Amino acid sequence: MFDWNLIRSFLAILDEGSLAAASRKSGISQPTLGRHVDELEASLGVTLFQRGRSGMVPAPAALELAESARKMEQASSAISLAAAGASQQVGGVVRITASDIVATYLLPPVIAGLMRDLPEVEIELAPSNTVENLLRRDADIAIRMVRPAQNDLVARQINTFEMGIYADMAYLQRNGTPRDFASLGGHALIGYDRSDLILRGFAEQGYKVDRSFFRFRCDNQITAFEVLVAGAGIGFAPNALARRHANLQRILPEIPVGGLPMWLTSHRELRTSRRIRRVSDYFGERLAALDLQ
Amino acid sequence: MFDWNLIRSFLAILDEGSLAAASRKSGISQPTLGRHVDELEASLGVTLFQRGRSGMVPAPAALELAESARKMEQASSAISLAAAGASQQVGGVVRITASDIVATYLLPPVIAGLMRDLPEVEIELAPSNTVENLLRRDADIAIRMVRPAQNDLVARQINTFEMGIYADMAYLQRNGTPRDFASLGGHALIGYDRSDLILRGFAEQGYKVDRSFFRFRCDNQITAFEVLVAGAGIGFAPNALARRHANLQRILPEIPVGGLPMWLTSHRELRTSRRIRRVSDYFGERLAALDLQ
DNA sequence: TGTTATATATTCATAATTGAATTGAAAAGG
DNA sequence: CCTTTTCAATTCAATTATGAATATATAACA
Repeated sequence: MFDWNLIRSFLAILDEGSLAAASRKSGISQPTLGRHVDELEASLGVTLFQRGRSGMVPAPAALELAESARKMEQASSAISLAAAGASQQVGGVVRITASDIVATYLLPPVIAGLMRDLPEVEIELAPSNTVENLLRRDADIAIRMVRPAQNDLVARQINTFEMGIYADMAYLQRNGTPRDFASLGGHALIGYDRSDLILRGFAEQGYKVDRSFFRFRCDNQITAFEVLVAGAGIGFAPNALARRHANLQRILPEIPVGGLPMWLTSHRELRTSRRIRRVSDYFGERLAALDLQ
Repeated sequence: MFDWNLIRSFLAILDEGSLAAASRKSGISQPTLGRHVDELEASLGVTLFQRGRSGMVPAPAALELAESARKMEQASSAISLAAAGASQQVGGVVRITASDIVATYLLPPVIAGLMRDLPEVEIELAPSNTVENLLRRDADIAIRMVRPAQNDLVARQINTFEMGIYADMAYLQRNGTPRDFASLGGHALIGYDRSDLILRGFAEQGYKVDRSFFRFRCDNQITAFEVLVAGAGIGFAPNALARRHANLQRILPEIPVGGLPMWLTSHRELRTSRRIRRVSDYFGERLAALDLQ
């Protein structure tokens, strides 16, 4: 019988393609990962990887084993989830993920209140625009702009971000204020690169535009917002945020940009955990009370 | 994330009901198993067992986790199987299980030949009358008297044990030789205790008898046979075995005791393994050639 | 009410595992 | 063609996990 932990290393290497990359991701050192593969190969009597100049190339046997290995990983996640659900301790860690905009501009006061009101819990906040996998327990609670499609997740919409089109006043004085949608074309438009958050909003309102609509594109939404604040051009921002900056002026308020829903999501199993329930309820309450018009 | 190996200890303790019993079965020491439970409980934030005066009583949470834990174990077995099947090495271990009668009286010369003809392989022989689980890879090859019912197993009947009724000559001189089935009643009959191997044979031939039919019952079939050889009474034995003892005399040859099929079984996945294939073929060939009439 | 057997917990010396630092080797970039 | 980067492999000191032996507690039984 082989050491079950070796399977985790095996999967990390398989997914990342090299010991070095797997090491960075898994937190296990590269020499150890290398030894793990050696040991697993010896235990199973099979060659798993071809050690190449550019990483670890999976051998056929590795691909055959991968399926069962992933089943092991899934079962392990299920254990984690069930255990977390069964735990009635109030003290402990709760891991939250949220888009970086929400995490940076909206959550801090909520977290400050939570640190005061629930002194037993520890909070891990993972600002991230890639949707973390709640099924794999990458996080306990997610605050997202999209309704989660996965099964076994419970989600409720707690608020709606109303968005608007904004620009720095000085920019508008220099370049003029657009009067309609068509006249936006000649302006320095600020948007996201890979995220289709804004594009989707437009599409819902009947305006067909693509990525190249924006002259400045950035995947970090915080940076994009700060670029807008700095007066680089015309951009899209939640009204609640834009309101905080006196130099930002709303333009074309008659063009509906669409609101973004705010979903509070967690795994069904975790609803039985007192700790996670408390934190989840706290966030739900405080975020619902925010004025995001 | 918790240490996956702890799950194996958890399952062993859950199945055995105590650290001591789990230690005996798993080969991990009792202190280590105790520490494993402590560590798993700490990692998961859940109480798994109530440490009692009479063993480890599973807490509710333990039963909730058990299901996923078993899925992990199954996936681990699947990895083992797939790896063994993918291995093309001829050298290595092959684990064989057989009923103790077969293991003791029939296999030794076959194994002697195999040790000579395939010097690269190591053999583990597990004489056992409980059917080992080939799906869990408790053994690679099984030689059994019953056709395996489980799916994913490949089996072929390689021979048939013809059975007869025997007694020591001196016993027959003292007590007389039975002339028909009915007159067996007054004799010291030797049979098995929990195994219904003989009873089933009788039932197939239309004779309805139960356990109490035998005055001496023993679960070790080798011991039972040696008791028969020692002249304790009348018993049932494979002809091929009885023939070796000059003092044993066959009686009532007209009563059909029925033959026992001999099945050579292995997991489907393992048929792609060169090593196991070779050993399996070797056994098949040599055992089929035996005269068991 | 001792005695025995069978549990889990503790102690401590030993064995196994780990990662920081380093080496070596090959590909990518200028 | 040289430099830089990016791999995997190796070395070694420090940590961590392990089991033999032992202690401790409790149920079963005479």
